[in-house]
Order: sequence, then structure tokens, then C-alpha cells
Amino acid sequence: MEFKEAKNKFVQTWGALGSQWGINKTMAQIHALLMISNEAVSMEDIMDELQISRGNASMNLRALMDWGIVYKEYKVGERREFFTAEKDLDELAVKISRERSKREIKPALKVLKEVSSIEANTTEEEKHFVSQTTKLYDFVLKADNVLDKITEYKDNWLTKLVVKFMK
Amino acid sequence: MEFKEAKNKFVQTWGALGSQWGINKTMAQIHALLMISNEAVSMEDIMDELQISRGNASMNLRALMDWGIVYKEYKVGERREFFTAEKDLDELAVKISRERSKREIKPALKVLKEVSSIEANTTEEEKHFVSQTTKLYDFVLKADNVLDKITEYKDNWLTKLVVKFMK
DNA sequence: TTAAACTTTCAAAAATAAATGAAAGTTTAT
DNA sequence: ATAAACTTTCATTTATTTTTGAAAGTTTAA
Repeated sequence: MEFKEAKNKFVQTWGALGSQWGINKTMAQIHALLMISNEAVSMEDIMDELQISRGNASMNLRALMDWGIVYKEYKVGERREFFTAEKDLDELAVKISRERSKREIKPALKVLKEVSSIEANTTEEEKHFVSQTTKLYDFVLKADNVLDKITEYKDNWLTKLVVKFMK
Repeated sequence: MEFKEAKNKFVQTWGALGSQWGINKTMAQIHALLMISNEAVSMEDIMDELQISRGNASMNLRALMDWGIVYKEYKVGERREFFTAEKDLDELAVKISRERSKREIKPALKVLKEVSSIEANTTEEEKHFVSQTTKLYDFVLKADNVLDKITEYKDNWLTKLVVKFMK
């Protein structure tokens, strides 16, 4: 396999993986492209490489920056903006997990707490509902806390987790 | 909040969460409904509660069974089939993580291995590509292995993880 | 065997999500 | 101040995903 083919395969695969995980294809592809670039890339070049429109590139770059995993860069004597991705994988994973926790897990926990707190102990059906949602609340809360603790280590958290866990 | 309202809120929330994680809304809603039912539910009742068509119910129940998190049940003297969800949360999480590993992570690893193995050491660009994809391969492999190890514990793996990690 | 009771399949329709591109907005150099 | 160089926005279009529902398939009881 030659370089160009490998590069393309990587970008496509990362894009497909993105959509399986609730991130849109282009967003994941842009991120993939930036990950493997040794220098900052202009919007023009991104549009060109991925064959996407200016609007699409702009909106997805904004989203990536909102996630904190892509940065703007300015070059002296250049009017254009350039973009780079967070390349440290520990840092990348930490940022993604924090953001998803904030956007998805926390709101879900709020609902779980609400619905598990209803005054409902008449029928078996109601008792079961309260019991299940309470368990779910506890489980998700615990999982969210563990994730938080793990990513607090930042540097090499994965390696540290391996070490801790293999003991 | 009364029971019916809480139940509905739970099903809707779980459905929305599902779509953010690459699982379709109806599939997640059916799962939610079964999770909080204290007894097995017929397809008719699922269609009725969620206001969905027969085909939709059938296909998503099949998908849930393929994931191994919903089971068919037969009642004596009843022609119809009934369905229940895996209600043990440890077990549920283990099954989901195993299935996603098999379906998504393993194939991604295969591609990462391929593209990181290209003979390409001429330009800086190529060297950087190989270096980044290699790092990514190592990272994802390690994460996949940790997940595997953690879920091997099955019963109470989350609690065990908390204990191990807080030490 | 046949017919009733049920489930599955899949082509077509509907709903949802993403992409386009032109106009509006912003920044910088002169 | 102005115009060139660039980015963002958003109504519309396009692509993708999901849902429908009717026909085909299956199972069971008589």
C-alpha cells in the first residue's frame, strides 16, 4: 500500500467510526486529516482534500474547536487561518470523555434522578420502575465518577489503569 | 410527577441517548421499555406503547436479540412471543462493550495496523503519518484490552474498578 | 390439510441529518 | 475609508437513515 492510499483509508475509516459513535462523518474525517498532518492545514486544503464545501468545513471545524480537540493557528505574514488537532492521545481521550459526560451523561443523570424519585409504591409495576431506575441512576453515576477519576491522571492514564488493574 | 409521565420521560430520554451513541432511537426505546417492565411484554404491547409499526418493532427486537440484551420468552398456553430485557446492569454493560469491541474496535484496529505498516520513510509527512497511526494503534489496542480485562470480572466489575482505582 | 394466529421481510415513503453555496460578516493592509 | 482576502451563517438541497405496511413466511391447533 502506498502513502496516499493509506492516508485515504485512514481518513475514511475514522470517518465511519465517528458516525457509529454519534459524531458526524465529516467532523471525524477533518479530525483524522489533522491528526496525521505534521503541520497546520488551511481551510482551503481541508476542503480540497475531503472534497467538501466551504460551509461544511467551517461548521465542522467550529464544532471540533468547541470540543477542544482542534486549535486555530496563525502564521506570520499569512492572512488565512490554519488548524491543528490535539495529537496527544491521552489528552484527546480525556477531552472527549469530559465533553460527552457534560453533554450527555450529566443530563441523563438528572432525568434518572427525577423519574426514580416519584411517589409510586402502589402497584408492582410502579415499584419495579422505581427500583430499576434507581439502580440505573446509581450505576451511571458511579461509572461517570470512575471516568472522571481515571482521566484526572491525564498523562498516561491508560497505562496507569493497566498497571493498577493487572495487580 | 406521576408514574405514566415518569415512564414516558424515561423511555424518551433513553431513546435520545441511544441515538447520540449510534444506536437507533426505537431500538433504545424498546430496550428502555423492557428494562422497566416487571414482566415480559408482547410485540403488540410494544407497538402500542411506543406507537410504532409491526415491522419496526420486529426488526428492532431482532437487533436487540442479536446484541444479546433482549430475550424471547414463551408463556404456556400462549401463541404469542414475549420479550424481556437483560436487567442486570453489569451484565448489560459487559455485553454492549463486547459487542461494540467486536463490531467496531476490532475492525478499526485491523485498518490501523495496515496503514501504519506502509513502507514510507521518505518525506517528513510520511514519517509523521506512520508515527501517528502507530501510536493510535497501540492506544486503541491497549484500551480494548483493558476493557476486556475489566469486563472479565462480570459481577460487580464497576464496583471492583472503583475499589481498585481509589487505592 | 387447512386455516387462524402470529412473525418476518423488504420495497417504498417519511423523517432526519448533513452538505451546499451564495450572501453577509469580519479582518487587515493600504 | 475602502477594498481585498478571508470566514461564517443559514435557507435550501441532497443524502442517509428509519419507518411503514402489505405480502410472504411460519407455526400451531383442530
